[in-house]
Order: sequence, then structure tokens, then C-alpha cells
Amino acid sequence: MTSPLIRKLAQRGPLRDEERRLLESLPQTTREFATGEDMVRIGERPAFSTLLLSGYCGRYSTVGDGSRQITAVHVAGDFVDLPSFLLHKMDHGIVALSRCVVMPVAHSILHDITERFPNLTRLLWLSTLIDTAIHREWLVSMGRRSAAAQLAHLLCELAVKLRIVGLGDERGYRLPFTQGEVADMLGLSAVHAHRVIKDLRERGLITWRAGKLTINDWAGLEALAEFDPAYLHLETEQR
Amino acid sequence: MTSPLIRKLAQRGPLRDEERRLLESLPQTTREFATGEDMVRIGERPAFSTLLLSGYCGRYSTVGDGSRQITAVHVAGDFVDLPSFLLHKMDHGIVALSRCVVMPVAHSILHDITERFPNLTRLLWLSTLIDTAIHREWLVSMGRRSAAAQLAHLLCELAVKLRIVGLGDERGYRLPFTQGEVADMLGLSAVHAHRVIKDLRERGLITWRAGKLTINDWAGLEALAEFDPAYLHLETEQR
DNA sequence: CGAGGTCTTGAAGACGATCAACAAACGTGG
DNA sequence: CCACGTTTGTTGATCGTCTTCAAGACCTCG
Repeated sequence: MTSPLIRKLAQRGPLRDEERRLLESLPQTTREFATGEDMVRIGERPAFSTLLLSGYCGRYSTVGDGSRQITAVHVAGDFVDLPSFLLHKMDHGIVALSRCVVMPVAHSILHDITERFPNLTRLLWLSTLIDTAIHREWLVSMGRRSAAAQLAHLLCELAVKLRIVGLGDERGYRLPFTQGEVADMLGLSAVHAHRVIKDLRERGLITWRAGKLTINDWAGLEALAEFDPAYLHLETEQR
Repeated sequence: MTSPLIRKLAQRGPLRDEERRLLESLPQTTREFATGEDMVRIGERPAFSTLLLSGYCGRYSTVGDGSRQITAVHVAGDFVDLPSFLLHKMDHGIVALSRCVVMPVAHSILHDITERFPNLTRLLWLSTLIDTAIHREWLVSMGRRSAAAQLAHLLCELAVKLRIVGLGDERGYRLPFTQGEVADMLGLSAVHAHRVIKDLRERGLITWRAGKLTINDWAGLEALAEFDPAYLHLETEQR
């Protein structure tokens, strides 16, 4: 099968055959993580970045009073801790939000790519810039949108991200999170997260049971969120 | 003078002479922006990225009800819209928060750097990754810290960023923002931002008048913010 | 000196946190 | 397959934080 990574990169800009071959020749060793397990811990200096092959994981930080903020959610195809290649020391943790299968890619390989494949380097750089754009959008959501709009925005974002890798669309997708985890993504208490989810349900926008999200009214959800996917930079362009 | 950019990059990793010369040979044309002026507008496709030589500017997005969220503050030496080199189309705006002097760097030059100078490319990539880490920290502040701690954290962060370029330190620095702008950074109303600032004043942590911030109790400010500068990745390392 | 922006303060109300209790779902071992 | 314990979901009540509205003081800059 074509790896989700190649699929994602090629979506953003032309990949040369040589680069495609290189990506395909990466050591195919994989590792699994159980739900709730830490994939990378704060303070670590991993020697490899991990490509998420399946499952969901999240970046998070904890503050003094013990509460947790999830700052990003990653889906299959995401190069989860590509930043650690240059940042070296983890300033946050990464937790598996479902069972995850990952493929470690040695930093030495990434270094080699930057030395020899400028085009591929730009595409990898680009993918980290899109993650940054997502962070900005989360900041806007937290600072200036209502909690309901914030949740709606997150659900729209995941729909688009999952569509790229063929794991969902505007009608729904697998969403195996607890309400407490959603609360940590939105910066709310678990109780209030529940009330916000209930609100979206009662508005007839979504159904969410047994880890499966159904979007009953995509247009309504998008309108509530004021969702504009421009920040995900989906167009294929020369880079 | 050594440009603030060279100073900043060299702080993060060794710069080769060749790379240093290239940076010094950049066209030295500058442009000025008045306080409040838009430096880049949403939807634009700039042909160059702008290096901020002096002043403060901020990234921002506006939502439907007209309110604004500032998602980042940049200081002298920051390569403000380096991301536009790869993202092409601006998904947010950049506003001058004081008088700003900038130096435009053509995207073609950046492209050329990625083709010929892998080491410099990694350092530039790194600088965008640090911006991402700052975004994550802002998310933690918004989601899980009290408003007072959030403001304290921002002030600590600016102190460290300004120290790197020699424009301030733990004792204070120039802070020419209005309370409304601070509110837009913190995701608060202007009225509440005022009350939070007043709170820090009354705790004896800061003095802030006439665009000049004095930090009266750095340890106290740091403690309130639970500030740990690890996320700014200040160590010089091989990349 | 005047005008517009910014700062400051009070009062009322919305939003979200916390505490508490119970129900439902899930997982595990018997 | 059932029993039981644990985690997750659900709801109500109360409290604190932050927003909004409003008004007046203070600046600053033409």
C-alpha cells in the first residue's frame, strides 16, 4: 500500500520519484502503543521521530495543579514528532489516545534528507508549518469562540484531516475519545465539555456513541464553528 | 552591526562562514510600518518574507463577531512571515504593534537557501519550530492557567525573547502595547485585561507606564506564571 | 485647547468550574 | 456468561471568573 505519509506529502506538492523511492525504502519496523500510553515523554531526547500509521495521539502539557492541556491531535499519516529532530529535547509529551501503530524514523535519516533532498525537505517543513497553523486556529477558538463553536471547529478540522487520509468525511468518522479528553483539548472541565457535547447533540448537529461520530448536519456544524479550511492549506502547489 | 537574525540563529546552532556571508549579503532595503498598520493581510500571497529589524508586531485573526485574537507577538530579529515562503497564501494577518522597520527577503532567496545550504535551512526550520512551541505554550496558558498567570507568562516570555536580542531583561523592557492589545493576546475583554494588569501591579510584581515595563519581582512573576523557558530552546546545539 | 483614544471603576449577568451523587458502560476474573 | 469493580457519562446546585454595558477620568497629539 502507499503509505499515508506519501499520500499526504504528495497532496501538498509534487514528489520526485527518487524521493518517493526513499520514503518507500524506510525501514518498515513498527511499534504499538496501548490507549493512554505515553509515546514520548517530556524531557526526553528521542533519536527518531515517529510516523503515526494508525490511531489517534495527542500532544499535551501538564501544569502545576495537575490539569492537562492537549495542544494537538494527530491522525494516521501525521509525522508526529518531526519537530524533535531539530528541537532535540521534548518540551511536552505525546500520548496515545487510542491504540496506535507507529513507525520510528531515525533522526539520522531525516538529517540525510535535509542534506540531499531539498524538495522533500521543504515538504516536511511545510507539514510542520501546517501544524503551526492548526495551533493558531486553536488559539483563536480558545480565545474568541464560544465553547460550542470551539468543539464544532475541532470536529470540522478532524473531518477534513481524516478525509485526506481516507479515514472519514463530512458524514462522520471514528472518534474514540472520552469526554475528559475532549475537555483537555478544549481547555474546559469534563463536566462542562459534557454539556457542550450535549448542546451539539440537541441542536441535531451530531450523534456520537460507541466511539463513532456521525455528523447529521455538516452545514450547520460548519456555520456554528465559522469553519474555513483555508488554514489547512490543502491545495497542491509548487513549493 | 551584526544583524539580529544572525545573532539569533547563531545562538541556536553553529553558522558556517559561507552562510553568514550569504545572510550579510542580503539586499539591505528596508520598509517601515506605522503603529496599527497591517504588514501582511489575510489572503495575500507575498513574494517575500519579512525580517523584523525593530519594533513589535503580532499575528492575528478576526472572527465573525468582529473580535480579534492575536496569536503571536514578534520582536526584533524574528523572521516574521517565514511560513509564507512555503504556505504561500496567508491564513491570518500581521499587524505592527509599534513602529516597525522590516527587511523583505524574497522567497526566491529562501528557496535558493534550501537548495544550497542544508545547515542554514535547518536553522530556519528550527526557528519556525520554536514559534510552534510558543503557540503550544500559549494554548496551555489559555486553557489551563488563570488569567493572571497567563499574563505573567507572556511577560516572562517577552523578557527572555528580548534578552536574546539585547533589548531587555528580567528587570524590564519597552512594552508599547495598549491594554486592548494585551486583551487580544490573552483572549480576554479589555476591561478584564485591565483588572488582571491591576492585579499584577497590586501584587507588587510589575510597574507599567508610558510604554515601559518594569519587573519589580522577577521570581514572583515567574512563580505565578510557573514559567519554564525550556520551550524556547535556548541552548546552542549541533542541528 | 479640544477631540479621540485609552484607562479606570462599578454593576449586572452569562459562562464555565467545582462539588456531589448516581447511572451507564466497560473490562476482568471467576 | 455473570458478577463486580472501575471508569465514563449524566445531572443538579452553587460559586467564581469573565463579559458587557456604562460612565467618567486621564492622556496625548494635532
